[in-house]
Amino acid sequence: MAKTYQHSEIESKWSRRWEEEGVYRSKIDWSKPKHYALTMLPYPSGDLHIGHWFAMTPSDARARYMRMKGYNVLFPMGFDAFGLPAEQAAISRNIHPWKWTYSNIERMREQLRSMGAMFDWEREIITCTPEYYYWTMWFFKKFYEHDLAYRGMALVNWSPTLQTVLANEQVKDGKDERTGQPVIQKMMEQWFFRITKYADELLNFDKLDWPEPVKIMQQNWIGRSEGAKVTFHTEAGDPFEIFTTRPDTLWGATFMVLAPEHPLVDKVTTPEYAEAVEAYREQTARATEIERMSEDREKTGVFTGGYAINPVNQERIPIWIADYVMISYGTGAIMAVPAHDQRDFEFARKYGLEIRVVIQPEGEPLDGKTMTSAVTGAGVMVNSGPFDGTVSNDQKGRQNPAISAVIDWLTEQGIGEESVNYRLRDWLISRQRYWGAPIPMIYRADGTIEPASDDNMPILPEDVDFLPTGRSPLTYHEPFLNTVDSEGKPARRETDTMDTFMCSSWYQYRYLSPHYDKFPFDPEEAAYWLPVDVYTGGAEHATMHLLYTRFFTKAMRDMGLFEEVAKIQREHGRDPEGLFDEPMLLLRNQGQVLGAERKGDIIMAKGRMVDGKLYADYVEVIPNQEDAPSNFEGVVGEIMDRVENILHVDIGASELQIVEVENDAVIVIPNIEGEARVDQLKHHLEIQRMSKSKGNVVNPDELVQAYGADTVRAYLMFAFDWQKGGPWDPQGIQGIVRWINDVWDMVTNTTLPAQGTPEVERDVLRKAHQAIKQVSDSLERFSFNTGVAALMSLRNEVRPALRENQVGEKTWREVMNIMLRLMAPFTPFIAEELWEKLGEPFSIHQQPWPEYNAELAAENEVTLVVQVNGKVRDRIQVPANISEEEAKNIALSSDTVQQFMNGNTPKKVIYIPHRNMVNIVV
RNA sequence: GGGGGAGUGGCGGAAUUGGCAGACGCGCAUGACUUAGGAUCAUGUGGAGAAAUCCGUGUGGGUUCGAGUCCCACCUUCCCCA
Repeated sequence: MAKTYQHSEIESKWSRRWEEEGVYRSKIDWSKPKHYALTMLPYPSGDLHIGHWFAMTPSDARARYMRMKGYNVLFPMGFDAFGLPAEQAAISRNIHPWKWTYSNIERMREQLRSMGAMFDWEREIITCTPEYYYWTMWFFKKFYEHDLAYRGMALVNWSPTLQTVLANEQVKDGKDERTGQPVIQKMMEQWFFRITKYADELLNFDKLDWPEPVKIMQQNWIGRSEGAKVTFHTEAGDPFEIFTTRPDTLWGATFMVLAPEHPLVDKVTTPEYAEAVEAYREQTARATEIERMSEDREKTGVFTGGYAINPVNQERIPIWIADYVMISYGTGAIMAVPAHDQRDFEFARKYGLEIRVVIQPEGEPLDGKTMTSAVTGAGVMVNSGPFDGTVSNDQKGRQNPAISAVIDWLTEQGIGEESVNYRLRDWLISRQRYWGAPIPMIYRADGTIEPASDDNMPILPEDVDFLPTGRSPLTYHEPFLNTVDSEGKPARRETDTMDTFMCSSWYQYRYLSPHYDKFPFDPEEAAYWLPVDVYTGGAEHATMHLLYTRFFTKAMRDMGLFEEVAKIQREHGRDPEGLFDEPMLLLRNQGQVLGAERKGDIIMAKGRMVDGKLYADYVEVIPNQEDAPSNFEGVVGEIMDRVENILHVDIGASELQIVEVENDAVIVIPNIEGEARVDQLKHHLEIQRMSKSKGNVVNPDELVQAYGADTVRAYLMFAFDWQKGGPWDPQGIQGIVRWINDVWDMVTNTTLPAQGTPEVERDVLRKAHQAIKQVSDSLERFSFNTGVAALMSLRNEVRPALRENQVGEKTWREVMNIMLRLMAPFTPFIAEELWEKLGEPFSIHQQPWPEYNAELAAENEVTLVVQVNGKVRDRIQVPANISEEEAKNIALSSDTVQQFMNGNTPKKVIYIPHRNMVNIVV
């Protein structure tokens, strides 16, 4: 009897062999087509999560498939290693970020290796190494040289007590999450990247095979709107610009609103209103931008005492300030047309400002005094001087004749012009942190700024003190702070570091040559591998990361960084035209694995009832609600929640029964040895994200130990729609265990007859070829679950045939050979082991993908489905090559069909050949 | 509030362009083997019905010879943005 399947033995054996023989090294080979498969790199948080397995192993399976299909595949892995958690560990646990990060990486690298993925570890990158972040800084300087990086003002979360800037995720309800100290919004000088310069190009997705929702999200994020810029003047004559998408409503502007931070506020505010304005500005500083933009928040504002002149009709209208106008959006000033804008309408109603109708819809005439909400639809312009009677449809921009006409007129009059505005703002990259790539800029004594020279690029100092002040240690590290400028004069370094999205914006290029020291990437490697063919990762990166990396690539292209690459490509006869417009051609998002649902314990509890609350002195866990004695006096039901010794029990009423378990109560839990405690009572767990606090985390290491990596991989690919994810079901893995054992059995434990049964052998071979097609299709389409299903189906056909001794050695060998190669992408270890047992040469992962033979896969008999009026009435076995005429005749002559036709003559007979179906219409 | 998904057996999920709904698996049921079964094997498994048959893809309408799939309205739910 052959040895049974021993996963741990096999997995360590082949991991070693693959490593030794360099099976997964990817080297340039211009004679082969290339395939660059990339999956998002993890943050080294310390432990590999089941979610990482879910994201990476299917991507690996597809990369392996492409390799067997004859592509030269690059599938690298690395770590996105800068970021806040490392710094927080440093402060709270006194571990240096380097140390914390590196020990996490070492641990995770081992866990990643256990996956059996075809990562080329010689190409590993770690973004927090100087070898990597030198180039991140280098990119910053390039951007600066090309005027894509600049210094500007931005609102930041400022903690007055700590004298430091906080990240958005550190602020909760306007307070510092950790200290509870108030946080205010403050304008500060920060570094920006000019991503808005590329706004229009980023809206073009022509070259991209990306999920539609991602493209839509990016579109909304960029938020292009067409309209006009119009110059207003204050009464005193100071000009200020506003942007509007509705210039056709200019005559309906009854007041102006400035952002509280607008520079003109001080000038227009009259002494009488100065105090109120100042108070309001202080109040605004306490609200975050997200709160301010919330639409269901009540609009507030104050009058400045100042007036503006409407350039279209010379009307004098009041200037207000309100926090719903953002200084960073548009020009920080708006004209308010309450009749035709909902936010302005609410504001006007609240403060008793005039509402004037200038677009009159058909039907009911509007009256500003009685309207209950703004009217934004189509209508005819009224009260609009020369434009009265012009039709405004509900189109945007130039599509709308009224808007178009007004824009032309504004241009003529010299008071405005056509303009496009974006919701997208420039990318703020400054972070007041230690654990990031330093911004390589130097502040000179004369007040000017210059980039650090290549040999003076800052390296993060290690000998820093992490004080719980919240300030970056760089700000008080003298040796880092003090440097010299290009003329050798004393100067000061920038102490801010870069947003970690910087690191991940170009990592796909560093994988090409992680140790190359003349350029961010080796042009020879880039010429062959670029661009990324397939990118997989979480949908949560739809906007930020994916927009930034697209911007980066376009900027790199325009800065000429791919010129050398293009030259090499031409030498190899590859046309570089358009190859560097986008970083990743095809994108697919995986879903999320959620925690399993768990039923709470059913309990019966008794004690004394006080004010509807039960103080229990006895609690017993019972298998079912019905198992409680019918005369039981107390509470019976499922525990839905438990906080300390308070239970929330579902007793079938509309509200949950509160049960407080007394300290000395008797607790009976069957299955638990010794004395039971209240915290051993299990409460109901809903399907939700895994988290340590909920106790529903699935640990991949334990699963691998119990079942083997192959089984875990296959189960993750089988049990979910990969692009959707879903709740983890601990029971379902049995199906994979059985399948793998059966496969093992089919290869190793078979005594074969001298002669097989020809028909059965034909069937088995047919099934194998059908599987080739199904598995190939499923991998092409990222539909991994159907691929595994096809392999199981093959097992279902082959295994009984083998057990009944109906398959001879030749066919057995042929079918096993196909089956193992089809399994190789999904379960690389066992496929390799059994491949060896079949006596085939190392390695299965370097074998060609099995070739599909349509003739062998074809059935000779098929089921003809006969419908009458669209309902299935009969199924008839017919030869597969039946003609349309024959099929129709057979269908019409069926007794059952005749019965349902009720003696009527058919009106129409429809034949669908590829579905083997006839529909008779009577 | 805006945008985007998703609703299919007890459960996870299948179903090219509209063409046999429920592949594959879990679970469950019955039986076999067995000292035992959380192993294995066999059979069954959407609902109702003895059966013929009827009903079934969130709800209501529509288009079509034919709708899980397309169109309209609605409900529920998840995600993103605000």
